[in-house]
Amino acid sequence: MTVKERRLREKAELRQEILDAARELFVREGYENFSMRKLAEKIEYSPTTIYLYFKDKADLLFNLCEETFSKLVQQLETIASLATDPLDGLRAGMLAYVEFGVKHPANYLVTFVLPHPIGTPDSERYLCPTGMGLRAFDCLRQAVAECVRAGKFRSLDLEKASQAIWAVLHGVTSLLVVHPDFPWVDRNDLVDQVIETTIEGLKA
Amino acid sequence: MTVKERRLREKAELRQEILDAARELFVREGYENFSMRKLAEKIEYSPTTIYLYFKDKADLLFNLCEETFSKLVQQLETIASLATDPLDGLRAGMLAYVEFGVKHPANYLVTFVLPHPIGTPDSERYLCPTGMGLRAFDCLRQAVAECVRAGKFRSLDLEKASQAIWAVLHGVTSLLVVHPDFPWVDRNDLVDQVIETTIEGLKA
DNA sequence: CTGATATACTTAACATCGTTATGCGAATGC
DNA sequence: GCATTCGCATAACGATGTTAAGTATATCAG
Repeated sequence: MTVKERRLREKAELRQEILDAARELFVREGYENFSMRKLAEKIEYSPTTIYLYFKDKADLLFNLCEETFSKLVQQLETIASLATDPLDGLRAGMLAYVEFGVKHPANYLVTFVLPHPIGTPDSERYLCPTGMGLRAFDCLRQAVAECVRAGKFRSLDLEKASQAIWAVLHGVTSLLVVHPDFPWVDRNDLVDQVIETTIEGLKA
Repeated sequence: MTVKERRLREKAELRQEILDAARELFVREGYENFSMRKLAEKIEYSPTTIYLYFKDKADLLFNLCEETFSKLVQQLETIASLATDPLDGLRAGMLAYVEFGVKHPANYLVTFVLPHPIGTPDSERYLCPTGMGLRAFDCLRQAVAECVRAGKFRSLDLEKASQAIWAVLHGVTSLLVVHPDFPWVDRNDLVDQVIETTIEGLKA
């Protein structure tokens, strides 16, 4: 059976090669200049070959983002584990989220900003069920819970508060990513203002 | 000169007809299924005719959104004029913004969510210089200023606080619009949580 | 070793998109 | 009445995502 294993391994290798090339192209050319055909040219295969490894463009990008966001989750989870004060932990996590989005704009765009064609089975796949997005959100929920338990926050509907915080973070992040030319005040100041205002608004 | 006037009027009429048809198609089919060719078919003209009235697709959509957002500005300005308590005025304005976005998802998408091709002269045209977006933002800034002046809010960097509030509002709105299938808590509760948290966080 | 089958990939094509160059007929101005 | 301008259309270009059909090559059974 060693032959079958080799085949599988080779298939997995090409798949990863495609993903790597896609990421390269994607962050370099930006979202709107990414195309399956350019990707095919880059890896020196026919465009149709990609479809032997990914269902379609959306599937490819989805897998790409899962990879990227696993890094975010990793960051968030280490932050959570290292935090002594629950409030500081939450704050650090919030900051990490925004900075991650600003640092990987193209990736942030696909997973959170761009409207995925609705009505298709795809809409389910994003954000919701399994995946890194869920784990990231769990980090947030847990951080909020600890703030409540420590008496730093008033008694809150955990889910509601967590979603609200996420919304707030997504607001700054997406605006900065999508409209970088808007006459923003200093970026760090703005992010800080948003985070501190939100935290202040949730305190006991 | 009455003949020239008629020509001009006819030209303006067709232009408006195009805009109306575009809006219809746009909100019915959604953003991603809107195309110049479908629009052309709908108005029963050749696709190229549209380009005699609008520079390109982005220009068309921009004008569409200006129309739509003038309604938002109108709402915001009446709210501002009617408000007795500055805090209530701000609150009402914030709520109106979110509800407007949720009610006109397609329009909200083009103006605020979708990344406009950067590097082009277009990027300047959006949000920034003239236009309804600016007027809407002025409403916000003024409302914040009044809250500060009335002593409801602590002393704030007006611009920074206003941008933060906008970011927060955009966060909820865009998430609700882009990811309607996410297992949100009750929509009104979420919006309320975001708004109240933010207001609370800015108080004196 | 030979013939059948499955595998990996390509070529060609379809439908659609935004946009431009060219052309044509009719209304306008002199 | 003639030249011109104006409004619009036809045709085309280049690009997109995606599918159908085909072609080698590698694997496997006898």
